[in-house]
Amino acid sequence: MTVRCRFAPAPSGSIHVGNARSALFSWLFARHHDGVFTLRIEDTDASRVTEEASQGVLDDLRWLGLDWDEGPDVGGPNGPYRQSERLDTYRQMSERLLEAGHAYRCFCTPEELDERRKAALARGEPPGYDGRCRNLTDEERAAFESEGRSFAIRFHMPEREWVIEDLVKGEVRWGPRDLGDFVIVRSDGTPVFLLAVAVDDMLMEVTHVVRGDDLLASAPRNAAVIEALGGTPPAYAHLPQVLGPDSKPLSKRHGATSVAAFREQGSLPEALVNYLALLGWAKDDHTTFLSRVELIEAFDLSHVSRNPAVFDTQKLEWMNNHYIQSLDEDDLAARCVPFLTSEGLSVDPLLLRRAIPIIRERMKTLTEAPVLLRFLFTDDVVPNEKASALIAKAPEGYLKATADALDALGTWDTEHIQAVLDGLASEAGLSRTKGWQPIRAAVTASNVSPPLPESLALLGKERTVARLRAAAA
RNA sequence: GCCCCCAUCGUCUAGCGGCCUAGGACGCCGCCCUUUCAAGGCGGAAGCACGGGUUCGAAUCCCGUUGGGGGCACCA
Repeated sequence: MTVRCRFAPAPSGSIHVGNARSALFSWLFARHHDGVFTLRIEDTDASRVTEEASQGVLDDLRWLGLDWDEGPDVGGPNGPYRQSERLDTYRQMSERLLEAGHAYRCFCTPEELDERRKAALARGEPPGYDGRCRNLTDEERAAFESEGRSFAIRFHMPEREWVIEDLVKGEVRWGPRDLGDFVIVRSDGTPVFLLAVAVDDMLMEVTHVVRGDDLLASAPRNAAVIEALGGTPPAYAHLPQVLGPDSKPLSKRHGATSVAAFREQGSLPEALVNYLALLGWAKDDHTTFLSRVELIEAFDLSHVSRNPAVFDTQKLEWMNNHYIQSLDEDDLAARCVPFLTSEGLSVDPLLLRRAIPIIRERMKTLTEAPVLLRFLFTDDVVPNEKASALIAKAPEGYLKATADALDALGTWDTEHIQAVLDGLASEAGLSRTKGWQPIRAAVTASNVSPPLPESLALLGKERTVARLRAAAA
């Protein structure tokens, strides 16, 4: 049997990292089993759907490298893959359920429901639907209709025990009275998630649903609808939540948690994928770094953790630095370019390529490239506060002497520059640290920079000397 | 209120009855290296929520308590 998985996000712009992890695990499971991975957009809630929002989801997945075999853009045998384009199917299915007696028209108004819900709660009973319209007589139905009442369609949840053999949580059971009847078609005729998901998973022949455990309680409802429609429910795997630093479920409150935000902040997709894979899963007791291919090879739902995981930005950054260091140098240079240009720097590709070796182990994110290389790609360098202090503290004539000595240097390379710098420092009776800092400050406009002789070698004699003279003045 | 899920260092985790005086990683602390900042090397502190069982033996199995979280929508 071919494994078929899906990722079914609401089109809410860029997905957050918790959803991204669900997508990743679902994708890994499908790829591990040489299965099919489908992308489906759940946009039945028409109120906040925009084209950009669903485009954001696709962009995120592409950037992460999670490819899909069937989906809204690539099509496939079970399409369309946008729920908003499948309304006819849902209508047919709801009519089938109605005719077979698995669903019924419910004429209760929102006000009535609310009232009865509160009353039930006050009596210490479950607040779910009380079944009022389940067995209306033809007369009662006619009466409601002549009143001009609209109706929703409600699924009749069979009153029996429900058992889900969850691939992560194990066996989960619900009693006959734990799950009430739920609405599957709104009174305006639009389908609700609980119908659409069941219908789509069935029609798209999904075999394994991998999703967040906030949906655990909807698994028996999904299964019930599919069974009522004559289908076979998929297997379920419910992943524990991803939490913010305060141990609360990840939300907008936690600031930048979307995949787009991490991309903009200079994360590498390789690092984010590797980090996310380790959030709730481990290959063994020691493996930390896994490539996409190694993840596919090793991934296994039975090793997924059952407890929620706090998203640790520091560990992601550490891992990002690791991936930055292991990237091919041309590749890394190319990835730095947009971050450089967006800071208004005019990038010389050759110079950038040569600068990579001295900045790569200093970057936790790509956004640090412009910080480290600003001095190289603009001559608009105004020393910051600390740099100014270092320049001011330099011995009388020290910077000018350095400028003169470097200006006279025949061979402009790291080794010769370093020799000049050391000579001047010791003449002035300064340690290397003390002697080099004012030069660093004058040339890079900062108290922190990549290694100095290497930086000057890249900058070139003319620009270096000009900056030293400017600072000396 | 009812139902469900969860519980190993601060964080992510290994562990699936004896291999555990509980292993790894991030972070933290110290030392080394050093040209600032990093990176790197070495070392250290830090954990089985609690209480009962079961067993020759429990982090591992069972029950309870406590603490987190989710659900009970004409949201998804």
